[in-house]
Amino acid sequence: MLTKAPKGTNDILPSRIDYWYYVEEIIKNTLQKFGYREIRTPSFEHTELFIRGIGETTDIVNKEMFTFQDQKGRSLTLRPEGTAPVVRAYLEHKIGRENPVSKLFYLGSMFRCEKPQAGRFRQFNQFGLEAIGSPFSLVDAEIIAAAVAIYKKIGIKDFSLILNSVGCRKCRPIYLKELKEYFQDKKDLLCSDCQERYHKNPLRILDCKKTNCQIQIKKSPSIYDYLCEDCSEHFSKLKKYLDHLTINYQINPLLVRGLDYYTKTAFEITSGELGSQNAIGGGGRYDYLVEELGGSPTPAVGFAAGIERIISTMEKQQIKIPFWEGLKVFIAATSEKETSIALQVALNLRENNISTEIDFLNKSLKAQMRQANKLQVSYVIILGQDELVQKSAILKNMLDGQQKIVNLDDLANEIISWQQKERL
RNA sequence: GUGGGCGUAGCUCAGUCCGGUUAGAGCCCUGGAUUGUGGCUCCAGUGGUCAUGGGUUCAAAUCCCAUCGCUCACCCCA
Repeated sequence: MLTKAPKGTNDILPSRIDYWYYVEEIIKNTLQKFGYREIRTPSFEHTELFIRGIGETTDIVNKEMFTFQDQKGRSLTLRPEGTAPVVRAYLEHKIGRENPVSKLFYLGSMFRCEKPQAGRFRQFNQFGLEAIGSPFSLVDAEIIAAAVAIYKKIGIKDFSLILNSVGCRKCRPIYLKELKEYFQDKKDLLCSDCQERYHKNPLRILDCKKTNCQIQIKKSPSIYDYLCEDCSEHFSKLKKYLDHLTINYQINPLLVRGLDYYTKTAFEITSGELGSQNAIGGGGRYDYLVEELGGSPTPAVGFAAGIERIISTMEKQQIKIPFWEGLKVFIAATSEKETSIALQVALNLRENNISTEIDFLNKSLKAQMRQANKLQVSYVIILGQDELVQKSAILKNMLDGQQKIVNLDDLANEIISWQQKERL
């Protein structure tokens, strides 16, 4: 128990941390070029925020939240997603007053109490972006373009964009009514989950993968026949923008996302490498969320992606990344007497931007050399009594085995000049 | 919440079906092969409550039951 992390959590070990540095760096650089500024919100919020924001009927709110009480009995919840907290901060700090369109991005851990499996964890990391303030599909297009730019920059090869429009306040109720009417006499043919969805959230029936349900879904009315003029125009403009940007997409009228706040645009980005949990990102427009959380009516659109799934895709596609180059110098002491000098020399080299390691276990010179070799350092400094009388030490090049005696004060300069020679 | 697979050394695994010496291998780790010098090689060594608890048996890593853990899939999502 003491030596085991909780279910669904992961330690990111040093051997894999370079993937994280690489991905996080690209996300930050790319999004800043798109004009997004990072926002960091707390890891937990008032529970009510998520219930109101994500929707009471969603799985996330119903069964997947880590909820707890503080000492005064207030209900708090570890954030299961990033959009509601960002909108909350947007309203709390009146960020909208600074600029008519606020472009924000975040990067951090999310928490959902689900049963873990491949690509699904209880604590996982997401980055996301939110553009709050514009109703026009130009923003939707830019957000999708930003997501695509990040995946491309990372080097992910095959991913697909699936696009849909789920309507708005005006047209969705009409469609839902039609949908309910259509399924009315077919309820008994649907699975038990879908029978429940019929009452709570009929749109979600469309997302069911069970074959019996699929048969009924195939003949169901299409949302595209019911979109109002505004939604319809918004959708066709978005498609035009994407065509213009030569961003490929597949239209799928059955794409329904599990968060209630989406309106008009809904989209998902999937990677074929991942098997069952194949979404590496998803998002859409949420024109009523700001209002729902107590702000004035403000249209918005956003996107979020899972970093674990991105890294998993990278590994499957064997994408090359810059790994830590390792240490440059190892300082070996011939006896315990020289160890304080070793530390002193090491500090001096590090000040000169030369990464350096020393021995901490009083090992034999042979063992220290072995360790130096294992660390794959380029140079070893051997502190021997004979040389120290002259305030010098042996500097050895581990690649060709050559070595020479160098004054202690000149070690840094000597190493730098050796390195420069080797680059030529 | 439902279903499948799996738990033997730090890692990858053999041994389990058909119970029988002291539970093995490779990698890793530690030390040695004459003076104060790495890699290659050779030699030696450390490391295991065989997931846990119970049962059957003269005898259990091996058979039976339970529990826990991991993992994959459904659901949903990143």
